Amino acid sequence: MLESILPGHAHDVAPRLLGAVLRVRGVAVRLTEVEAYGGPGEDPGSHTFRGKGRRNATMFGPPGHLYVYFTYGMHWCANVVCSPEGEASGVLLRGGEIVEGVELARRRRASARRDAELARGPARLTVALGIDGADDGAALDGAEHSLTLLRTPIAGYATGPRTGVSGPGGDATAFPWRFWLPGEPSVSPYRPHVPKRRG
DNA sequence: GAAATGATCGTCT
DNA sequence: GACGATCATTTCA
Repeated sequence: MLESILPGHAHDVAPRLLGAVLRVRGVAVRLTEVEAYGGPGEDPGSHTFRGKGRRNATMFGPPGHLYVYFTYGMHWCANVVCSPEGEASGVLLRGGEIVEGVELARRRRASARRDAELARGPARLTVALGIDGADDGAALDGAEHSLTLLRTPIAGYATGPRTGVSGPGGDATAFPWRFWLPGEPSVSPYRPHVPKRRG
């Protein structure tokens, strides 16, 4: 299943993940929004741009695994490692619709007003699914984690600049590697990158 | 609706 | 020591 699209460059794999279902310990999302991130020296917006480090080691491993990282001192975000071992490109899971385990997801995301907000945004998605640092490196064909592709690729999708990414000169448009399903309420709003000011 | 703001810490410089 | 692949809340229109 997964091996039909992996390994491959994140940029090619990303649109194939739209509509796919990620299931983690009883809660499942149908992905509606993803972003691709390139490898070392290729994509300044990618965690792997400056090579292998402690945090991004999973990205340099084999494809078909989860790369989970902690950011802003409080949020977890999840990626699917796409490229062959050593190339380190991946797809950030930014949003989706809960299609299984909605009750549990609602409990984890108590502040969500509508179900569409349960997994609208990368950090919200990990909370809804119960993903944290312990899931970093998990294979996506296991009992606790699985990724099921559509039989046929999605008919149409949209592309655009990545959210919250600053390239050289703050240019998020250099790599328009954000992919989403138009009209889906679980797609997160676009937010340009804003440098944090000191206090 | 849109915009501003504080929270909070691991990682890299 | 600075800052980030963010979110919830508050404030204003």
